[in-house]
Amino acid sequence: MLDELDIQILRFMQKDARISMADLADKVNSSRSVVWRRIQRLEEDGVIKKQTVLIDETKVGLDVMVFAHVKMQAQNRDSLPGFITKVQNFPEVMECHTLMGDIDFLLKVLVKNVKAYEDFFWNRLSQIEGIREINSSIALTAVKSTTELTVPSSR
Amino acid sequence: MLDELDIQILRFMQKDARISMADLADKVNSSRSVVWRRIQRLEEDGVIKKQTVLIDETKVGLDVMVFAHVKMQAQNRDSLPGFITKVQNFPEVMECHTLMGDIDFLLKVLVKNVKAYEDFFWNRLSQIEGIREINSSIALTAVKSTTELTVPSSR
DNA sequence: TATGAAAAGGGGTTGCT
DNA sequence: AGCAACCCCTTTTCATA
Repeated sequence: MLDELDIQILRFMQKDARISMADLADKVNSSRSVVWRRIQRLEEDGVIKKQTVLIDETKVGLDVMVFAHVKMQAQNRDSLPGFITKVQNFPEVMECHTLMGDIDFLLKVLVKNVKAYEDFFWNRLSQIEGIREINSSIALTAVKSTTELTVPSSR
Repeated sequence: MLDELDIQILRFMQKDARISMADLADKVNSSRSVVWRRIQRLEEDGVIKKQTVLIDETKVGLDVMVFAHVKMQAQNRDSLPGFITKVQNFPEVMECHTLMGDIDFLLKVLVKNVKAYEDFFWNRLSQIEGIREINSSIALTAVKSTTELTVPSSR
């Protein structure tokens, strides 16, 4: 489905989405139109989900990142949809992953300060039905933090 | 430092970085030149870190996401820099966060399949010096997964 | 100093070979 | 797939308040 040219294009666009068609065509040894049509197809097929800007969180006042490990009560699986919809609507929640094994979730939460997290934790998160246990840990330095996934060469 | 106009611009650019100056100016009730200069400043100041494309991982063959919680041996803090540099060079590692409290790390790892994770785990990750314990859990569905942080209005 | 208008230039887009 | 022309939009400049 994806050939080596597609993958090269994806790699360069991840580094800088504003690269011009001419430059990109040069880098991948192809022509403007070919590259342009490839990108169109990658977008149509949903390989490229969207084009966005990455914002420095601390520069917009979001200084504290917390990972919250939420364990649900195993008995009532009915509460899971409720948890999910509520969590989706919390702007503080950046990511919410379902983990295998027990019924639990890993949340990446981004807030202004520790006080804001306390508020989020007690007045919003822990109010949701069906939670058994929450373990929070503040993330200090992000050694590596990227949306730039390394696209594998062979499929 | 950032006013309401900056924040509006950031919100629209997160949704679609390719929005034209004209459209963006309309949406935020301003003019092309003002919006253009604001974006320049946001980039100079590092508020906008970069412009990139988000790729659907499964469409490039990366189907398995694993969170690995790595606990280090408390005694020798000397091994931390080694861990960090090694981890940074693993393409499988998408994110590596230092967690507060104990000396430990949370890794978000993206691989082709479970076999690839096993290989990564045994032949690369667990080979690093100074590790006490690793807890891995496969992430199933991502309920929410976004780089679109919700920019807070007031500062 | 900040804004708007308008020129200039570059690059996305399309049709044709 | 590649070339070239077109046209739109970004970027710069300049005049104005």
